[in-house]
Amino acid sequence: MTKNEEKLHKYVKLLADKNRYKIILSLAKGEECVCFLSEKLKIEQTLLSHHLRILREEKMIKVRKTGTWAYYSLDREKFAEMEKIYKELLSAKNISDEEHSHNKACK
Amino acid sequence: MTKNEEKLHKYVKLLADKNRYKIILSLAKGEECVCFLSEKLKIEQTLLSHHLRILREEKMIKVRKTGTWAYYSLDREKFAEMEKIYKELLSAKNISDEEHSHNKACK
DNA sequence: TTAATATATGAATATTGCTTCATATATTAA
DNA sequence: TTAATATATGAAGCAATATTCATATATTAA
Repeated sequence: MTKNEEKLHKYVKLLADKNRYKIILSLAKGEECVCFLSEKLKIEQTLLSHHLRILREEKMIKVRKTGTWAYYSLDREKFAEMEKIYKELLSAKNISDEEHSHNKACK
Repeated sequence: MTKNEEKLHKYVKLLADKNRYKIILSLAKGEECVCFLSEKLKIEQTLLSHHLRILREEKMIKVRKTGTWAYYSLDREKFAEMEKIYKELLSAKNISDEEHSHNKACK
């Protein structure tokens, strides 16, 4: 797989987990603090922190800390980058399926 | 989660598996038969068939059979639908993170 | 109608990675 | 400086799902 294919796949895998998906959907509406997210999404604090870390380490989200609170938000640039790669790799190509067909490799 | 959120999540989970991801990337370039895909992607026939079935049952791909051959291709309409839902749910919103912040629910 | 090729599928096993548990750290208030 | 609140993290257990194995079906050629 190419670099971009790997990048996009990493992004897809991050979204595949149900809890992380819900976190991302929620943050897409705006910044939120951990305890609020935990109550809203009904995810235990410890589990939530785990997933936030995973998303943070992959640069999908950003933290802003004030006192004991941690406010998380999407890293919009990262999302924009992923959307661009998605388009390059998976949007409808000009190659028609009919022209492309072949059966090389079949005995 | 809403209907659309569920739909998109199902799509994301399908793409999360490495083998299915490679299959989809490959079919994005055009229709291909199973034995060719198997050789190209280095995936055992039996395993490949399993994943093709999963993708087929979720309507991500279509089959065209001639003789003993099966030619698979992307279901472009399904992909277009998913891209539309993605945009609705995850593209940059007009809500700024700053305006949105709050700390309700924290003691 | 037998053999060969292409593909599909159910069940068992293996593996990935999510969740839980116990605990640590850091900030603020009393 | 002690207690309370918010968040983070390592390790172990566990569940979801991917892979393998054995086998079935369907088409074509001999």
